[in-house]
Amino acid sequence: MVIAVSTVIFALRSGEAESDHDPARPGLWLPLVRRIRPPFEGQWALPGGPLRRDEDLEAAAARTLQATTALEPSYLEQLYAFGTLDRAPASASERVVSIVYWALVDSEEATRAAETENVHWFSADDLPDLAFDHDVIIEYALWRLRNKVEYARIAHAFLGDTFTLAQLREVHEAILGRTLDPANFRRQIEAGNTIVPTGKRVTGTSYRPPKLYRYNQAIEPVDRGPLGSSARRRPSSDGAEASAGPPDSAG
Amino acid sequence: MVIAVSTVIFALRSGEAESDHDPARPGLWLPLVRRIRPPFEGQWALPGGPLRRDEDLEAAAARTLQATTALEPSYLEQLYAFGTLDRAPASASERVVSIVYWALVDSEEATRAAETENVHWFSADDLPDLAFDHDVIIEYALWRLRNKVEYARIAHAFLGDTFTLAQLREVHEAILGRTLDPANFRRQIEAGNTIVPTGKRVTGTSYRPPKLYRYNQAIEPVDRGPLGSSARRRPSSDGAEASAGPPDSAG
DNA sequence: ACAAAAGTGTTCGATGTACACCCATGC
DNA sequence: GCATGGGTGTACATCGAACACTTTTGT
Repeated sequence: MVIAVSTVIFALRSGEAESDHDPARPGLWLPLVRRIRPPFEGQWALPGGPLRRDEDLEAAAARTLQATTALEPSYLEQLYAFGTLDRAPASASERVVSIVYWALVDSEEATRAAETENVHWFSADDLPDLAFDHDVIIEYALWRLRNKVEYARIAHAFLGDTFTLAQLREVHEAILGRTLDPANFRRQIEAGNTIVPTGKRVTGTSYRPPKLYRYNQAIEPVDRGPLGSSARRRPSSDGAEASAGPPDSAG
Repeated sequence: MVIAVSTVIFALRSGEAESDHDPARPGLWLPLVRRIRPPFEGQWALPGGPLRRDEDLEAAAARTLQATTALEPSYLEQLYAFGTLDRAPASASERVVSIVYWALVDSEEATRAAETENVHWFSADDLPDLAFDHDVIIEYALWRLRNKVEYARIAHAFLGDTFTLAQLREVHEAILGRTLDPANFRRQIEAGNTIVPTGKRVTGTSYRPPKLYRYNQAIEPVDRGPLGSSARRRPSSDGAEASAGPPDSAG
């Protein structure tokens, strides 16, 4: 019996017209690796690998992310543990239990993400055939992401240090797949004091220059569930299963 | 490296005055087992055990539940996978990754739950010292339960086939730890058509007899995330007895 | 008739949504 | 000035909390 750790990695990419609509609007992309051995040889799959004996689960997820994208995740959370008996074809020599994480990577840096023969980025709207049930896993990760963006402060994980409200709104729109009212979005964000204005503005626009904001680090960066690190927060509402890494215990 | 599966089992118990307030109000209780070997020998811990080679994760959780309470869970969902290196004392011979489930058992039947020298039920408000970080795990499970009862139809997992609105409200109150307005609760429940009136009423009351309701099986039993839906649904009793687990896949 | 809980109606504030409108800048 | 997106104001529907009130039974 083997424990593997895989990660669904999301980044936001603009342009790259390929999807159905408005090519200017950014969308969700994720890197997949080509399997180089059976089962499912040649098919695309989530990056991952066996858990090392001296390695935390989360560290293993970060390692696979590093190995494929060469980037640091700005957000990392456990998704689910998959362990039914039928996950691999009968030909498989040993049973595998996969603990899957999902991660967000910074949009700016994602542009220099590694892309090789066996590592390729795909639009979340246009995925190839995947090995195992990885399509289901990605579907689940997408659901979790969309759910969580509505109540947790994770959208900024796609952006740099400073950003305009329009950029933040674009992130939300890309994740949710629909447009949002700029006026109402502004008020909702301002209502929580999750962001704080830097004094600066964008320059070089052909219109009124927008203010630049920064995330308010004083506030808990994101609701990762009651166990997130040592301090526990009272979450407003958890859309579903949630939380990142609670400490641990054996049993 | 070993994979273990543990389960946080919740039941609702009335009376048993022991807590702080109103002894008539039911509260959350859960069974713990006494460890009979190091580490933490003699301390209370979550029921669980090693995952068998030919056993699904969910089946393993159900098995531990069966072993301790001798009851079938009316709800079973994966909670989290715990796997940090420091979960067991250094003395431990091997590293353990625990995949923890949480379950709800029917309140009526829970009264005949097994209680032995090494299996004891505790009030969730009054837990003993626990082995490992099981206190944190239980805290997390409680948080998840309280969170989920507000948007998913899980409360009925504590009740029998038919029930009054007052009973359903009591379940919610016990989980949330506060009283709810009967009038508003009625409307909220009736708004979703999650329950359907049986023609019957309770008899033998000394006041106006309340209607008996039954859960509407036609509706998705519970929000288990996007994967619960796509996959199979248990045709059994009222449908709430499944788990949250997405099917699975390897990698 | 009375007590007790079932069940109904109404008001109020918070929140989300739609949309009209003004503001500031580059051209 | 004009176009464009930044930013503000406002009206309306929805939803949950609070609470007064009526109904129905057993005793």
